[in-house]
Amino acid sequence: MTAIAKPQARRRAAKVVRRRQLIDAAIESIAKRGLGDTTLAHVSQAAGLSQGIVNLHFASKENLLNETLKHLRAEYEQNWRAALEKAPDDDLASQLSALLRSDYMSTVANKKKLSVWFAFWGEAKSRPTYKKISQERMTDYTEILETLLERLINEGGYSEINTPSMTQGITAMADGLWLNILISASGFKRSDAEKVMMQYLRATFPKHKDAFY
Amino acid sequence: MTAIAKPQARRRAAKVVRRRQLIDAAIESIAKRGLGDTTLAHVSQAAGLSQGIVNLHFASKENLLNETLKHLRAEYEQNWRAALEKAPDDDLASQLSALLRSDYMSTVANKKKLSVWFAFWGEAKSRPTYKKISQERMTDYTEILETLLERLINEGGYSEINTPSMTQGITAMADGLWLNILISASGFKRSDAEKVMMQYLRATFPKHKDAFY
DNA sequence: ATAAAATGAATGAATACTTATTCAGTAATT
DNA sequence: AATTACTGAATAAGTATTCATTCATTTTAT
Repeated sequence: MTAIAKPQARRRAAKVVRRRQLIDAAIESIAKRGLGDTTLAHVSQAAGLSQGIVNLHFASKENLLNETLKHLRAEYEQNWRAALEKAPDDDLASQLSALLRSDYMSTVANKKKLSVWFAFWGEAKSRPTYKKISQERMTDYTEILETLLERLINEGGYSEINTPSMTQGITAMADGLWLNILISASGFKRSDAEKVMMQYLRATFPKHKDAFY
Repeated sequence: MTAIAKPQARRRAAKVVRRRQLIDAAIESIAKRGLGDTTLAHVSQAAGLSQGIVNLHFASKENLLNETLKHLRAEYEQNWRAALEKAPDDDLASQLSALLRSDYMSTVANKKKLSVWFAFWGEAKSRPTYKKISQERMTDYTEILETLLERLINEGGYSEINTPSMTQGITAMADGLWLNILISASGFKRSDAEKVMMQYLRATFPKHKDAFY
């Protein structure tokens, strides 16, 4: 009998698991202390592991941070794609609603994650990698949003609207509402952000307003 | 001839001048390297002065950064107040237009300054001072924007609109457009941001659209 | 089965390097 | 001469990275 390759039984923890654990610890620390004050000692401690562990799994701190941002980006995309899939196939307005509401689900729009996004954006000018990944976050999203808008505009005969400009406006509002959640004093919550966005959609697409409540 | 008191001739430079010079150097460095990698050596070098100069004028690095953010906030406020004052007293729509356009003037919305704003926002969760100053940036602005909107809504009989929610939406869009300027790959410029905002206002206030071109 | 050997995950002390802050001394201004 | 802005070397604290060693798990040999 020939020895068939074992199904990847790992030593103390599978590499993927450890890496993910360290990324989570990094997010925790960045949210708690900021990107600048996050040290490898903090990360490894938060993960309950030893000093050298990050270099073992990620080779360098820089690499850990890059991978952390990539992880955030992937999670963001999964979230909106999942939301979109759940929306009814035959109802454009509901699809648009689902897509834009997904930005305020607790998985992606909690203060911890938002804080990390802004931390990376704040360094985007000086770090090309951060800038690139941040751009990538929006490419597919923007494209799909724009087609949805275009089709809805056709369907409702909203002739006055310039679609690309509106796409930009909506994504901008979405990000700005994230800032509000992060910064605002008087408990501006995810649900408040969603309300603002929905009222904007109702005003813009009056014939479809029912989808935006 | 009697020696008339010299008009405030300071030693090597007036304290206010030196402080401002160091704040400018800090902004320069934060934009270039990020908040985390900005060292006092960088700042003092950018100012063409010696190592210890920041501690001499600001006592600590922390204090320099706080004052830098306060400076940015003050500059932002001056800018929109000045813009508002230039707008015609008797034309609400033009006032609204001027206020919102001011966010995209080169003084405040260039990549350097935006990069610094985002750097501070990224640390706002862990640094109460940054959070507070960031909130203060918006208090007066929001209040004035809201009264303008309310009066314009009355004037035009735009009955369907919920003013507080719209105020939130507009400021969010304004900040989100800043992010676009900072991050976007395909040269999204200040003028593009302004266009997006203006098209939003035309769509919302059709009777006043002339003011938003 | 069982034990010995091999593998590679994890540790943590040591290293080399940065960096904020201090402060004794220098020099411009009054 | 007195004052005080400014300098820059020294200091003290921190931090990313390395690597010899430990130890859990799997493989191989018997």
